[in-house]
Amino acid sequence: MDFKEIISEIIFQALNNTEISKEEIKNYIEIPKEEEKGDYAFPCFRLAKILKQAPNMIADNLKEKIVNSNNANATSNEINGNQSIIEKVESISGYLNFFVSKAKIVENAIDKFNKQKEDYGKLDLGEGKTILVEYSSPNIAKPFHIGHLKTTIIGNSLKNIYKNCGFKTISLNHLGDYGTQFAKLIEGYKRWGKEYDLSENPIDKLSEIYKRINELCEEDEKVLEECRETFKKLEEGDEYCVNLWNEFKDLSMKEFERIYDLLNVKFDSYNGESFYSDKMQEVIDILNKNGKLTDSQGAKVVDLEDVGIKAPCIIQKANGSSIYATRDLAAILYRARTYDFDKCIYVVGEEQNLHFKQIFAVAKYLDLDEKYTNGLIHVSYGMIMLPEGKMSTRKGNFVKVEDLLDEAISKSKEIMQEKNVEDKEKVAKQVGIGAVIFEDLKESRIKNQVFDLAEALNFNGETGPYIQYMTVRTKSVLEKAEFNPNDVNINVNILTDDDSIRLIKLIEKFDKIIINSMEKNEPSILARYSIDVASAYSSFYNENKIISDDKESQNARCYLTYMTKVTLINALKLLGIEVPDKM
RNA sequence: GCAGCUGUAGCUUAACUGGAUAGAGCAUUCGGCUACGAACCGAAAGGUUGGGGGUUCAAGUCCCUUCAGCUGCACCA
Repeated sequence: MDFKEIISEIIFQALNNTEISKEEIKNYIEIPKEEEKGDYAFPCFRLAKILKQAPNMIADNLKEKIVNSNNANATSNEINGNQSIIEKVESISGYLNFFVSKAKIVENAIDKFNKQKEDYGKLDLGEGKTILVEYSSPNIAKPFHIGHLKTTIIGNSLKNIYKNCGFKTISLNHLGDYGTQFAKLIEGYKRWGKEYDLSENPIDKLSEIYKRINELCEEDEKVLEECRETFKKLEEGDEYCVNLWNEFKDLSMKEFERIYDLLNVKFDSYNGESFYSDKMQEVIDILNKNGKLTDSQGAKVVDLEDVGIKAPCIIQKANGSSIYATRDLAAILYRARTYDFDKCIYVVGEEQNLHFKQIFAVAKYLDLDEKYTNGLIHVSYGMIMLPEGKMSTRKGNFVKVEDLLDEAISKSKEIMQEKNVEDKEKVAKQVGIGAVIFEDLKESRIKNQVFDLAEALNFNGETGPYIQYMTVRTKSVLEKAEFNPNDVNINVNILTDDDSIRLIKLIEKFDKIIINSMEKNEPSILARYSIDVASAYSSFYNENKIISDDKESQNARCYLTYMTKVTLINALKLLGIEVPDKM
């Protein structure tokens, strides 16, 4: 049942004006911020010009017409249509406010829920379409620090959301395993490799080497030039370089896998930059053929001034070696052919805005179908900084993700000591990691963030553990009540108090929230929604006795508890957060 | 210099295509565990939405301008 549809029909009939369509009316209908103002509101301001009347007059007139047409007793505010869905209409300062029967709201929400039950929130809008999500993409031989956390967590959640909406999703980890940065490491290892024992904490040692070689490069331009040459060698298949490259890559992957396991993040492909090393010539050929490549200071570039981008895109460096833009373009070609994607989403920081603008523009010159070039989306997010400033691997100031997760887990373990929980180890992990994940998802992507350990380890208020806690509570209530989800004989009138209605209305709009966060590629919308549901349940729980001798009321309230449980579990699943049985 | 993003309570932030009294959490103060879990609930206090113009019946939201912070602007990714 679509209340908005019903209301727009009522208004449309009462207006009886050909200039305004029913759809238009439906679009104008809002949900008032304050509950006392009703369930739906129609602002009459827009009609003022058409009807040449003051908004409050329009609202008054409409109200009269609506009440009259539905009730012989014109003085009453009540509307007694057959279905008695709309109980009351009010005209307040230019708004026409509608009050829907609470029992109908409850009934409607329960019907909607019952169609899906445990699958509540699953959608099929993406059927037959494929979405690629590129995220995480850490650099080999560099520490996985908290700067990589956002892309990993947001990307994972977006993948879950798209999958939930019926899309075929493929998650891509575009490993940073190539380029001059890598050659620098090889050069450093050549110089000082013997000083380090890579059998323990290899990444720490490699990043130490990386730091040293960078310092040397800054001092001595010649060393930097050597590194560029070394990269050229690597690209040409030099055995020594390739072997080292493989060794470093293996060491890194082991460390990354540990973190991905903890976060429960999985990838369908780890094809990193190096994977495209033999696929770049085609990009250059096509651009050449289309007359898009020009020489500039020895390098080959694509000029983008025509499309409003002042900086040209470098495709080939002066020494003939490749650059990341070329590899990204080769990846677009490859992905279009391999996956036939409808959308390809890049979850990468906002500092790369220009880069993606450039490669998306150049991609249009690759003779690809518009379906692909229009499906490229850069989902950017703000920077993470430390209180003392920007993080830098080169300078060695950063917080490792593993350390953060360890701290979160040990803190939740501490709290767990006082609780009667069976598998404390496992639950501590779920809660600690849930806290870290939620912390990264609850705010709009675009905001910069100063990393605050205390905030990341906070388990009270608007946090992951709070939502987990409420979900666990729904579980234990249902367990204690020996609830049977198949007993759907519910007296809806028991659930018409303010707290129940608030909760039910939230649960009812779960699908709209999912769609909204998908369309905006913004998991924070879903994260905040989860807080709202959890918090509404908490109020409901405190105000109502759920388990009682009155079986009818126990049934109804348990059913609402059950709906809450499923909604929360499914919402958290989309965010990538697990729910323990007890905590 | 040019371009982009951000600016809302002490701190972190929300606000559907512009809509009614700008909504939360943390911190602070107060109240609540012999009903189903207090990682909880309730209440108080806290705001010139960075400043100034403009458009509109209506601006945190749109336009202009200005200030502050961040980011990017050729061989790193």
